Parts: sequence; C-alpha cells; structure tokens
Amino acid sequence: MTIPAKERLLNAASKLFYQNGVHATSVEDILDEALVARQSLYLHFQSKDGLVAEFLKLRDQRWRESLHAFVKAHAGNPRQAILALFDFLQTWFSEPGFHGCAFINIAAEFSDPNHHFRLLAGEHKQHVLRYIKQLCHAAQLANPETQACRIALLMEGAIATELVTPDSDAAAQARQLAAMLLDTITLP
Amino acid sequence: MTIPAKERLLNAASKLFYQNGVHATSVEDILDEALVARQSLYLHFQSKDGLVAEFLKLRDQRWRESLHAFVKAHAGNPRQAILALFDFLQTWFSEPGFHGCAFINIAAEFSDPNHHFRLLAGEHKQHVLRYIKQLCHAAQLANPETQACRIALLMEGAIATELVTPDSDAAAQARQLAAMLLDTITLP
DNA sequence: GTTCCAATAGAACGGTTGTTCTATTAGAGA
DNA sequence: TCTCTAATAGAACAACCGTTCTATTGGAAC
Repeated sequence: MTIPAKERLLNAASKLFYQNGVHATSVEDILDEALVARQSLYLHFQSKDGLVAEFLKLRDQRWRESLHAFVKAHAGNPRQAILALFDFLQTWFSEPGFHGCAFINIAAEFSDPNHHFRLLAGEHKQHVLRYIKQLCHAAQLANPETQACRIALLMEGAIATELVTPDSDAAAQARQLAAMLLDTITLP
Repeated sequence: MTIPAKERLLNAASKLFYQNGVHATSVEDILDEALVARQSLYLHFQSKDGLVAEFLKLRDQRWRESLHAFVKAHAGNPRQAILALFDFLQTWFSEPGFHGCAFINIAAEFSDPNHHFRLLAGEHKQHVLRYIKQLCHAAQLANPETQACRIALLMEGAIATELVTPDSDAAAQARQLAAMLLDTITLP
C-alpha cells in the first residue's frame, strides 16, 4: 500500500534534482521531500552522487518511454511520426515544472566531460538519436542519418529556447522547420 | 602595469563561473585564481551574487561584441552575414574551454524564472535576437522576424548539441539548415 | 614627511554540507 | 513467541560555505 522508502527517495530526488539542479539540492531537502529518515538514504544508495546517477538513469528511461508512446499514438504515417516529435515537445513544455533537458542541465553543472554524469548524459542523447534515425529510415528519407542529426538539433534548439524564452512557441517553430526540411528532402 | 585587483577578480570569477558553474565555484576558488585577498572581493563587490551578476553583464557584452565583429569581418552580402553567425559558432566551439552558453547554463542552475540572473539571461537572448532580426531585415527576407526566431533556434540547437555531443559538427549542421531555410525563403 | 587609499593577511563567525554512528521501533514470516 | 528486516530518530562528525572583523602594508599624491 504505502510506497517503499527507496522509491519515495528516488522520486523526491528526481523532482528536486531536475527542478533545482544537483548542487542546489541538499540531502536534507531530499529527506524532507521524501519524508524518509536520513539513514534510509544511505541504506539504499551509496551516496548523494549514487542517487544522482539513479535519477539520470530513471529520467532517461521514463523520458524516452513517453516519447515513444506519444509518437506511436500520434503517427499516421512515417512523415507524421517525425513531426510528432515536436508535438511531444510542445506538450512537454506546457507541463508545470518544465525546466529544460535534465541532461543538458547536468552538462551545465559538471564541466568534466568524462564525469560519470556526463557519460550518462551522452548515452541518453545517443539513444534518442538512434530512435530518430529509425524514424528517418522508416520515412525513407535520403541520407536518413544526416536528417536525423538535423532533427535532433532542431529538438535541442526548441528545448533550450523554451527554457530561457518561454513565450516563444519554440516547439511550433521547430516543427515548421522540420516540415520544411522534410519537404525539401522528399520533393526532388 | 599590474592589472588592478577588481579586474583580476572579475576575470577569475568569469573563467570559473563559466567553466564550472556558479554553485560549484567557491569564493575561495576565485581568490586563489585571482591571487587577491579575501577582503578585496567584498571591497569591490557586494557579495558573491553581485560578482555573478557582473560576470553575466560582462559575458553578454563581450560575447555580442565578438559576434558583431566576426559577422562584420566575414559578411560579403546580407545573406552571407546570416550564415556567418554559424561560422562564428564553429570557431567558438573550437576554442579550448568551451562550455556551452553561459546563460543557458545559468538557467539550468537557477530555477526561479524571476531570479535576477534569469532576467539577465533573458535580456541577453533578447539582444542577440534583435541583432539577428536586423540581419534578416537587411537581407530583405520575407517575414524577417519569423526567420530571425528560426535562425536563433538553430543557433541554440547547435550550442546545446556541441556541449553534450562534441564530435557532431553541430555548427556546420546548423549552417546547412540555415542555408536551406534561406533558399526556401528567397526562391519563390 | 604626512596623508590617504587600495590592498593585504589571517583569524573568526554562524550556518550548512555530506556522511557516519548509535539506538530504537514496527511489522512480517517462521 | 521469536527472529529477521526495513525503517526510524537524532546526535555527532569533520569539512566547507559566504561573510565580517581586525590589523597591517605599500605606494602614490600633496
């Protein structure tokens, strides 16, 4: 019935790490949010850093699952599937508490490219790119790998823009650019 | 001859804040980097936060000056001026110590959109966008304001992509997309 | 030479950080 | 009932945080 402490900890940490950043979130904050004893944290996780790593893995998993589900639900044809990526962004942006890409934010907070968190961020982006490549292949685009990189770049641009300029309708802007790209590619 | 303490402080703080983030940079770190006494910091700045604000203002000024100078030097015609934005990004990315956009990073570290740092970040992006709009007007593009937003989004996408995936040649990718956009706009 | 100001060194402040230790409690399975 | 496990409360830890205080130094302007 009651949610076990480990799960509550991970949920609380995920919320706070994403919302306020890793450095700005103290262990005390997490304990308060999760309503869990201090010792329980070190019983289930090695350290705060260990908890951060678990947060990133969970975030990667959940975010990509949401993306896949959304595209599957909103894709009539392969071309629409690619455009659905940007509709997904739009709904994501409108959610309360949106605070950009957790993995871009991690890269902003930790400068060493070889830091464990940074490697997890790189893996996340690789997984997303691989998925976009699948969609580009399915849409039978010319140079699908190149197009996938371009689509990914448009998504990154929308996410970053929405974070600093929330009233810019960045997802729709990026969607229009993607549509233009698809037209330019498929026409000749 | 010798650089005054205030300037050394601001330079050291700028380097460390940009490289490692605000939260990860301690006052002690700044003093060590600047070779300045502790009291001197509080003699020239109100607090660490005050120093952060000065860093952001200086960063905004210098970065935009570099951009303007580069475009002025590499722009044969108005269309080339727009593409030069992405050549500027490419040279920026190749500089040692590149660590993304300082203002995106600030937004990642501070969640409150009304925080002073966030407002400074918003102003920076507004200034850059205004400049891009000037270029789009000069190039006599249809719907220049809309095109400027798209160009800005492509730039954001390149910067974010380069941060997490340094081997992706993001600036060139974005430049190609911009060129396609300009062709699509100007042809009909 | 005296005054003035920028800059220095270094201790001290209260508060917070992540982590560990000790001891106790509640509930489920045997 | 006894045992095992998960979870709790709360003190304690050393280290670090941003900031302030006191006292001193060096050089330039007058």
